[in-house]
Amino acid sequence: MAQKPGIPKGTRDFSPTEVAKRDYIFAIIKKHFELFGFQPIETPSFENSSTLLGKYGEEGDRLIFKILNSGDFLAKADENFLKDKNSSKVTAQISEKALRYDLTVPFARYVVQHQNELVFPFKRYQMQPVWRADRPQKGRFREFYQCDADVIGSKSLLQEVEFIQLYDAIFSELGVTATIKLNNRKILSGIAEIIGAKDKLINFTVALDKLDKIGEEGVVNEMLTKGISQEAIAKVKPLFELSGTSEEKLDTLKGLLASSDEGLQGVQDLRFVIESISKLGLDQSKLELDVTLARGLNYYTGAIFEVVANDVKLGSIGGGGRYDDLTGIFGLKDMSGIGISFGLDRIYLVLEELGLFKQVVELPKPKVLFLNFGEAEANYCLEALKAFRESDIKAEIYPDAFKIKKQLNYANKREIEFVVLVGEEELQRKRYTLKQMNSGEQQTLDLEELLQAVRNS
RNA sequence: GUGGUUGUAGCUCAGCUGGUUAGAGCGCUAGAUUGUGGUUCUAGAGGUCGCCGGUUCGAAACCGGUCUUCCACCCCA
Repeated sequence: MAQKPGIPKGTRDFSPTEVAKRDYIFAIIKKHFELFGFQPIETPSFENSSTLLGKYGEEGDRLIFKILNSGDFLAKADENFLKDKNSSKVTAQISEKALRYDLTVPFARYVVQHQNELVFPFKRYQMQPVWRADRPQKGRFREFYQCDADVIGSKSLLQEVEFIQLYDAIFSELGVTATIKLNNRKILSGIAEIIGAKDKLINFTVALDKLDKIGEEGVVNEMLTKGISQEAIAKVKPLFELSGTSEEKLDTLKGLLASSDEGLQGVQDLRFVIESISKLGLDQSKLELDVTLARGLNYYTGAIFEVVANDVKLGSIGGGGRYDDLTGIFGLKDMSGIGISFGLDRIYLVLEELGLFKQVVELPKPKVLFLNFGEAEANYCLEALKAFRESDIKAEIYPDAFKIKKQLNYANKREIEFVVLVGEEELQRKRYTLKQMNSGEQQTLDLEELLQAVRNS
């Protein structure tokens, strides 16, 4: 008995229809990336572990797929680590490579390595799979595609504005109404400064984020249990009442963060971006200032983005932000970068759920099928087959001389519009019988007429 | 990482409180119909009931473990 095959947890196969739908999304994203001046690069699926580790926070490191060294890797491992079952130390010794976790860190590595060839500011896009050893669930896979656009080598806030427009352009063309959430790490640092606890910042934002779920009292309780002091909470109380337009929120924040230079800088940055966007206007998307937006990735220093689809309950379908010193880790200073990412697989789920694929995606399929009546007849068809292809008409011949019923069935299932029948009689008269599958009409023609008939249909 | 859920034919799923030989629809193959399809009718092939162990006279069903599916939390795209 043959063993049952399977694929690893969190991975998927894609059928022809699914590939066509994915290609449709890729094409739109790519088009807009290029309209905004980005150029494509690709990087390897796996990197040296040292490039990846430590860039995504503790949680991120845990989710990186490690690749075992080749050869007799255990021979080189330290016996004491093995004896103690010290996984992290042993892992470092037996694994020197890892699958990429996102496209931003490999991009930073790329920039540093190729700095002499690049023209700055460098604008690149990249659409490749990434891998995370996460537990799969709805919209979460272990292998999925990210489509990233980044600019490196400019601190200008114009980039923030442009990326919001880029988000809007792509989601609007896809037909998805999206909310682009915006925040700034400087605001978060300012808040941390005010509450006097930089290490409590994550707890703080997580608690604050639950405001509309558990109410003010619930949030305060959670903060207290996480060790944030009563006085600190009192100081940032205005955050609980943060509402109204973005301008009003910014004014509240400005008052709140008056004693933090960094916080005020964040307010000023946000104000520029928000005012620019409101002057320009957005197509289908909505821009929303969200001070609870934190994002786990360690390397962000300025603006942070997250995009959610308004009509589908799913995690974020895009994210990004500014990172002032990502290349610094690899030895290239003063290279501020900013970028955004599109989660292809989640966007796919959104389009599917909203029924936005139907009219749009067409599967590549042949227009003409030559039936196979036997060796001589099939050989005779090859000339016509070639002629069709040379006229850019998709055509194929049934490979085996099976029953006509079976061959016609095949044509039906593949929804092929025309079949060509060449039997003994056509062969002798040098003719082709063309049959229109929907109507059942057929006519016997010579090669020129045959091409003409299909071309004109 | 925590909690739950799922697994029976190629596919979608039935299968009662444990009881003879495990079912249906779709698909597949063949025939009705030897050069004309989609419909219909008839027949046929196809299953170590995810895997390992346990309870029992007897397990697809109950118990334990394990893998897998999907979901929530955490985190994220």
